[in-house]
Amino acid sequence: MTKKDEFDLRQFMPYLLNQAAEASSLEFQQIYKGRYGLLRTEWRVLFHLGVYNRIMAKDICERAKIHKTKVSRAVQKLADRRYVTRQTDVADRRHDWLELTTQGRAVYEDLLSYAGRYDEKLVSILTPDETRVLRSALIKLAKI
Amino acid sequence: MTKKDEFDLRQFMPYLLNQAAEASSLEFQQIYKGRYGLLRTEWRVLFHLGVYNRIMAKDICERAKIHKTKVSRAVQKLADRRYVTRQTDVADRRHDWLELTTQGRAVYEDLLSYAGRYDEKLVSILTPDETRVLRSALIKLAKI
DNA sequence: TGTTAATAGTTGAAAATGTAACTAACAAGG
DNA sequence: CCTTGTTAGTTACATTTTCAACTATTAACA
Repeated sequence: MTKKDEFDLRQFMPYLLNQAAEASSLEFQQIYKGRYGLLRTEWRVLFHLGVYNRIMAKDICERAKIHKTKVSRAVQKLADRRYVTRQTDVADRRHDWLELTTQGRAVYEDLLSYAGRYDEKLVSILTPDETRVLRSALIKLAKI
Repeated sequence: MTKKDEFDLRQFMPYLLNQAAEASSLEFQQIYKGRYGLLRTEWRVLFHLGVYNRIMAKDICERAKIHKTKVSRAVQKLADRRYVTRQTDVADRRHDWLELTTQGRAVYEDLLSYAGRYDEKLVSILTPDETRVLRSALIKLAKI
């Protein structure tokens, strides 16, 4: 096999995805960390609760592809701060329904506004066409 | 502000990027972990050495956006396994030049072939046009 | 020179994460 | 009912990562 037949790792999709994900996460991280001292997992759990309202830890695991122990600990911390409440389902006591408190929702709304502005900034680097294709491709890849 | 003016976090670029990056990394991780017991950071450092040949830890930090302590420890482990060598620059003794050993390069070449096949598999989910746009968009975003 | 700043890389302690084993609750089939 | 299996979630322990402080070396320039 000659040199030019070899695959170029600089084009390796997981690599490119990681680079872009890391770069785009780092700046926004300063916002939720700086304003509320949240870790990345905590922010992501908060955000799922903000979007889906009343869900179980398990749903967050599935949708966000975060391991259940990570979610468990993030929920614990968010509950300690009174950002979320946990209520055991009366019909099936294995289930804990999670919900944002008023305070938690205020934090979510605040961060949501920053997220919107940050997203605009990111997307402004791309053409509208690139943005559209990128979003749909990422959604496809996330389903692997 | 009415509901529909609000930004939908499910479209948030850092979120989509993270999902896709995580999903695409997980399967390939089994390969380098299963075959050589490498951690993700170790694999990434190895891969940079394979691509760029003779570089400094600092270059890896910059190109891969990995923190210097992570790189330092990964290099240490790769050196312990005799996958890489470190040579202090004679002109500036702060610099350590890193290089793959024969053994390290063999590991790299082996993983490279897996990476090529895995990339094909990932990309087969997308249209050629999507793939092209995706790659260029990711490269732009990684430069943020 | 001599002092201060900058750079490459390392280390130790604290924090976060991953893995596997665990509890508690329910389900299914005998 | 009573085993056996499954599910949601937690915990313990080992491994990794992060953060800040550190060493060693070179640069900048008064």
